[in-house]
Amino acid sequence: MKLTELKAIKLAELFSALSDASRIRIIAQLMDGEMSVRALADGLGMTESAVSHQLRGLRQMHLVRARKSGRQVFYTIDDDHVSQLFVLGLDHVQHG
Amino acid sequence: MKLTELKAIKLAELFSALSDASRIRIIAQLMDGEMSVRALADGLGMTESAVSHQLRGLRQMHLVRARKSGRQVFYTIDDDHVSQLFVLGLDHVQHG
DNA sequence: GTAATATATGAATACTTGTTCATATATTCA
DNA sequence: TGAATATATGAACAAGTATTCATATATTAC
Repeated sequence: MKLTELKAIKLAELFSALSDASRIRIIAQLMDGEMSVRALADGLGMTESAVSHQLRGLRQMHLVRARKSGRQVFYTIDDDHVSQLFVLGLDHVQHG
Repeated sequence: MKLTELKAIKLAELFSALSDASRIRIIAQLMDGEMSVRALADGLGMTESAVSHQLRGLRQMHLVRARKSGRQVFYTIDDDHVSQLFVLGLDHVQHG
């Protein structure tokens, strides 16, 4: 399969965004619906700062989307591709 | 979604294996069928050593499989999950 | 306005990782 | 057996990254 270097890099960046256990756990939490940064941090036992840093990367790769409401920011999975990647990966880990 | 720490780590490791442009290009090449290490290296403009190192990681994550024939080793995509992950990711990068 | 809360961000540090170079193992051929 | 070829691997260095801490921005309540 032909793949330009640029697309290879983009694809690698996408998977990079999913290549950390903290980010995986953030996404796992978001599979159930939107959550605030604090709720995520509490649920994961991470500092808000660490979560916020990770969310930034996930946002930049369009894996999550932010919705601001008052002084809170609620995050959700950006689109269905992301859930599909997550589930497919989980499948590979569990049965593959 | 509940996810044990171990599974989060495993999942992150899986995506980590796909999180480098060189490895992505290796897999892209293998999408067309099996190839020797040298053929991969030539096709990608990488040294055999670098390719071999990367293949080792891909093997350990069960993303590729090795078949030895004489003094050559031919690699293929390990199973269908891998192609699916690849295509789904490419889809997200291109249209998403 | 000030205080308090929620999130974001920059810098620093510790950790991880990809490549190169040198060397080792395995296989074929003479 | 010895030479040549294909691949693998260990060590070392450079480049990238996740977290922490301190600080900044934004919003609400008073």
